[in-house]
Amino acid sequence: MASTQYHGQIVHTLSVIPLGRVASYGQIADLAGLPGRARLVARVLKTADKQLALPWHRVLRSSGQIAFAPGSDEAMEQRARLLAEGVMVKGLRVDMAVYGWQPSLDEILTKLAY
DNA sequence: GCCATGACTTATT
DNA sequence: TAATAAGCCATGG
Repeated sequence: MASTQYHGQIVHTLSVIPLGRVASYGQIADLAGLPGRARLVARVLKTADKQLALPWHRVLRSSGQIAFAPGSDEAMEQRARLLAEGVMVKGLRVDMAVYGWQPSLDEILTKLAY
């Protein structure tokens, strides 16, 4: 079975990211109650079942840059998906100060509470 | 159980 | 802003 118990918490947190907003791996880990597990978030996204329809394209590095190699198919698709949601992407990076997701108190209490 | 790997982060230069 | 280094932690060989 799922050897990681954190898998579910991370998946849940990812599903709460609003359309048109982005978050960093570390931020997701924090919100999921797993500070310092940014790499675990990356692992979950990579291994997660596609049927979960996770908004993986809304997850970026702390710098706002896309985590995939420049020119890779994945990087280009992520860029396209973000643009489709109204997120301006400069090269491979997004302005976190503008598009970074800042969960409201209401969202934290109703969706992220554990 | 040790070692290398990775869709990462922070600090430093 | 970019390049380096060191820290971090679950996985797999």
